[in-house]
Amino acid sequence: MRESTEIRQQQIKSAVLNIIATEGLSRLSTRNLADKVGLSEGAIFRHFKTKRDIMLAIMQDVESELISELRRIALKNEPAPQRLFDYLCAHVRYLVEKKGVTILLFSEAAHLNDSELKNRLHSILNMQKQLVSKIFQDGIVAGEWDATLQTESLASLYMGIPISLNIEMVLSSYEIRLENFCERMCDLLKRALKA
Amino acid sequence: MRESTEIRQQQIKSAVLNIIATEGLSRLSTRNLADKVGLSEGAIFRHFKTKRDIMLAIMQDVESELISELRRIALKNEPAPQRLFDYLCAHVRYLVEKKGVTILLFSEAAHLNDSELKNRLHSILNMQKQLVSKIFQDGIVAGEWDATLQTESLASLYMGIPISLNIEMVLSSYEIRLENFCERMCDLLKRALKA
DNA sequence: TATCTTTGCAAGTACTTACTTACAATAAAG
DNA sequence: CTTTATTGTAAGTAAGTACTTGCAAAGATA
Repeated sequence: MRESTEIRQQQIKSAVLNIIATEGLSRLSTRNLADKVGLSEGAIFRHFKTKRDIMLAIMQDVESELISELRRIALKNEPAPQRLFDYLCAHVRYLVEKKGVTILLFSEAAHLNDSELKNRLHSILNMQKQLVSKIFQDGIVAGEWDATLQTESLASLYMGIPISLNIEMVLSSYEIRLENFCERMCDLLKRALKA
Repeated sequence: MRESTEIRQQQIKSAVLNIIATEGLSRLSTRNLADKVGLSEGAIFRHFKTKRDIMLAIMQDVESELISELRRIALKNEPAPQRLFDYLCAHVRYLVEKKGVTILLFSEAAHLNDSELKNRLHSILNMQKQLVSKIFQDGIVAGEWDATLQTESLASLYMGIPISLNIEMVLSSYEIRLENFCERMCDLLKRALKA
C-alpha cells in the first residue's frame, strides 16, 4: 500500500516510541522498525534520511507538544499558585502519556555522545526551567511568595520532580502509583515558597 | 605483564568509567576497552564472564561506596538538619566525583532492557530514599519539623535533587557551576520542613 | 495515453559487536 | 625438576548494524 511521506513519518515515529516502551532501546534497529511499520528497510530511508533524523523529529514533537502547552500555562492570566499546580500537572501528564520518551531520548543522546542531540535536549529542559521560573517570579512580585528566594534555585528544585518521576517510571517498568502526586509535590513547593 | 584477576578487574572497571566519561557509551566496546586496559580482547573475558558482568560489578561498587557512606550519615548521632545537609553533600560529591556513573548505568539498563540491571539500580535508588526518609522522620519526631508532613513525599522531592543534577551534568558535558548548590537546595528543603 | 515523480521492495554492502578457541608463556606448588 | 593452574594472545565466529542500489509499480500530471 502506498502512503504519503507525512503519514509514513508519523507511523515511523509512533513505531519508535512503541518499540522503546515495549522492547527496549536495544531493539530499536532499522530492521525491527521496518517490520513494525510493515515496510521494507529501504522504505524507511525514503522517509527519513538517517535513523538519527527520526530521533530529531521526535524531539521536535516534544517541543511542539509539551513545551507549547507549558508556555501557555506559564503565561496564563491566573494567580501564580494556580499556574504552578497546572504546570506541574501538565508536565507529569505528558510524561505519563508519552511514557519515558524524554529519558529515552536522553539515553540515546548519552549513548551516541551526539552533541547536537544533547544540546537540543538540554535546551528543552532549560525551556521548562525558564517557564517555571517565570511563575515563581510572578508569585514573588505579587507578594504571594517570599521575596528573598532565588527563582533559579526554585527552578532547580522543581525540575527534579518530573525528572525523578520519569526515571522511577522507566525503572519500575511504568507500574507506578500517582495518587495525588502532583498535589503532594505542589504542597511541598508552596511550603518552601511561603513568605 | 601478568597481573592478578583482582587487579585486572579494577583496571577494567576503571577503564569503563573513563571511556564513558570521555568518549561516550557507544564507544564502550570490548575492543576499545581491551585497548585502554592494554590487553587483548580475549584477556578481558578471562576476568569477567560477560560485558554485562562488568556493569554489575560497577553497580556493586556504587553500593559499597556511596550507599554505605549515606547510611553512616543517616544513622549518625546528630541533629536531623545537620544530617540532612551532610547527606546531600555526600550524595552530590559522589556524583560529581564519579561523574554520571549512575545515569550511565541507568542508560545501559534502559538500553539493554535488562530487568536484573534495572531492579538493582531501582533498589539503589530506593535505599537512598529510605535513608533520607529516616532523617526526615527523626527530625519530625524530635519536633524540629512539621509533623503533618509525609516522609515519602519529602523523599520523592529530595531524590529529584541529585538526579536532576546528574542529568544536568551529563547533558552539559560535566561543565557545571556548583557554588553553594547543596546549601541552596538544603535551605529550600528546610523551608518546606518548617513546623 | 504517455510522462514523470514518488513510494515501494529484495538483495546486498561494509562494518562492528560480544564472545570463543587453540595454544603459549608464566609462576606457584609438589 | 615436573606438574598444574593462571594469565595471556592471535585469529576467528556468527550475528547484527545502518544504509545503498537497481529496479518495479502506483498515481498524479501533461
